[in-house]
Amino acid sequence: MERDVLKLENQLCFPLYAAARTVEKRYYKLLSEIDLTYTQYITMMVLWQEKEISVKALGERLFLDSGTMTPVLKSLEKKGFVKRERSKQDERVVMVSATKSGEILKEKAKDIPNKIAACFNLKEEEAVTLYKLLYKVLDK
Amino acid sequence: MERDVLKLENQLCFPLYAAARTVEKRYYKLLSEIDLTYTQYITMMVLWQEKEISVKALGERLFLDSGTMTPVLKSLEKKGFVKRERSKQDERVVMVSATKSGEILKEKAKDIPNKIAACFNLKEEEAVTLYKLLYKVLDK
DNA sequence: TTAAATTCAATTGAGTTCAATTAAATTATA
DNA sequence: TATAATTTAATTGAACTCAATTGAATTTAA
Repeated sequence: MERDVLKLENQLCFPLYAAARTVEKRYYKLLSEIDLTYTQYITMMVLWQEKEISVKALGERLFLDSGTMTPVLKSLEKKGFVKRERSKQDERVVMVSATKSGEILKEKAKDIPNKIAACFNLKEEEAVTLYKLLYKVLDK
Repeated sequence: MERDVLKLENQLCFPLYAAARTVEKRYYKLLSEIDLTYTQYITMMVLWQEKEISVKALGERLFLDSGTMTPVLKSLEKKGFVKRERSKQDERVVMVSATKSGEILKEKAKDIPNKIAACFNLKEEEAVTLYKLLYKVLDK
């Protein structure tokens, strides 16, 4: 008697998919206070680390392709948080960086990670385990 | 000296978000062979279990709201896999069920879960741990 | 040096997702 | 019973996401 593999409850993909969206929704309220969506937020996080980065490298960091990055970056540019500039050395490349206003945003964002931690409902040790397993899935 | 909390690498949300999309992408090829998207696939999984279910109950099972469910169900209906029918007892309620063609699809789909397991790159024990932690996040 | 291949960003089209609202029906209350 | 509150699905509008394609530029190879 084999168990039914085509059952939502027997699939690992489903809680992964559902948890990702659920957590993103929990972010929503906090992020709307600083006028960012989740995708814009993780984009800014990279730009707070890197002085300047190409669209391609940014997409690789975020596991997103140009069809996603381009509109996100244009939207951030419109809000004044980001500067986009075509590279002089290689005109195919567009370099992205945070503006002054984008840097100031980092200050406003600095409490968000701690507030979010509460949304996970995990002990520190469990969070570490989850973190490692997720990166293992990503590494493939 | 506090570590920088606003770093992608220090966030649990990010690998969760990235892994979910990555796994969904790995499904893509397999699912396209049976003409389903991922969302349509998990919808069908519920309908393969339940004879009949309301849109609301379906959405609750999948953690999706009616704004998502309605177009997904209409698309499945168009493909002939699903029947939508307003309840006689309460006209606010729409009941959904798999058609004959939708049932046949289950046969074609039965190999997918095993093929997908390989995409996770986790040992059985790790997969179980991940599964439990994700449901803990979902429970909130 | 020309032609082919590659790289990169942008665009397009289809689908997903959610918050907020609307419309219709039922249920509860005065 | 009439009114208000609730429930439910659908709609709307904005944003995200990806596969596939396009167009421009650079790099490689003949």
